[in-house]
Amino acid sequence: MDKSRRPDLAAMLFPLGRALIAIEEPILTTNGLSMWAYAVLLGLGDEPVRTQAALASAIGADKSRLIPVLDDLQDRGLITRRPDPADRRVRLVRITPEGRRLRDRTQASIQRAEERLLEVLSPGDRQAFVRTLHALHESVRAADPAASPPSGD
Amino acid sequence: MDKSRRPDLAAMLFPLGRALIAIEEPILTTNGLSMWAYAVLLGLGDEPVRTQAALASAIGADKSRLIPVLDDLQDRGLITRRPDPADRRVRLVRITPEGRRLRDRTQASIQRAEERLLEVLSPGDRQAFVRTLHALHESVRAADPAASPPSGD
DNA sequence: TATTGTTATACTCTATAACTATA
DNA sequence: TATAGTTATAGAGTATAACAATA
Repeated sequence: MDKSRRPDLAAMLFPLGRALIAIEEPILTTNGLSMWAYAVLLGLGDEPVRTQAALASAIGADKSRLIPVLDDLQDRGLITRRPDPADRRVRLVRITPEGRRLRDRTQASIQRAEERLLEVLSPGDRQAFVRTLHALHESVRAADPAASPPSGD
Repeated sequence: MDKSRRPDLAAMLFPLGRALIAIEEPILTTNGLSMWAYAVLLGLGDEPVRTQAALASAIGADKSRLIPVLDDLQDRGLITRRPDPADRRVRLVRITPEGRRLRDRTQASIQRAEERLLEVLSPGDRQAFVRTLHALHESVRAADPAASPPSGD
């Protein structure tokens, strides 16, 4: 710190990401969700429909990798997947009320854990950090052509 | 943002990490370094010696995965690896002047690229973000028993 | 016997490309 | 023919465990 050199951003971000995964994985397991399944439920938001390819790129996944995840979520009644009457090649994916409940319950649990990780920061620093991280995230997403559409959120 | 729900920390961190990798990978390639090779050069710091196992855990890698990386760096004269006279099971790994030059040159290039990513932030926000990220990184590292020793830095 | 470094192996994750069904 | 979804396959990355040298 006293040297003119600061650690690389990535050198700080990645250990933090690893720590987050370590904290969140047991919570996901408890709720019967894989990381990608959780990402799908988050990615569906409350919007009624979507195509699988758009959903995949929105959460940074390959469309082929999503198939077994969607199969499982559908089997468990957490999402529905029906052909679009207008274009039967397309599947309309939507989250069910039960899926929404599980997602929200899981997210609440995860965010509580995340807050504990942030507890070392002052309330002001914590708020500023989350706000800035959000701004950076938006900026990065806007720069990525393959990212989710800039609709809601 | 207007809803009471904020995005998960991880949901913001990971796309940011992906963007960082996308930015930094071409720079590393230009300098003839893999991500792990770069991590090794950073992990060696300027301290004269270290054991491979400690080096591995310090950068969050498995010791077995480091072997080919060290072999290559050694072949290229960027590090030296000699048996410790005091305990010949141990290899003393140290960065060479040439390795230090390459590392510093690469890091300068990477940090310039990182700064461009941070340019969407005000100078104050940028500084606060880096400072807070550093604090979180230290906190996480202190909590991880397998992490690097709390010696310097 | 315990430990460091090394090698070999198996496993997971991810991306690519062929296949089907609709248009 | 082109596109959405699906399936199958190959590749990279990672972790585990066996091995050799030294203590």
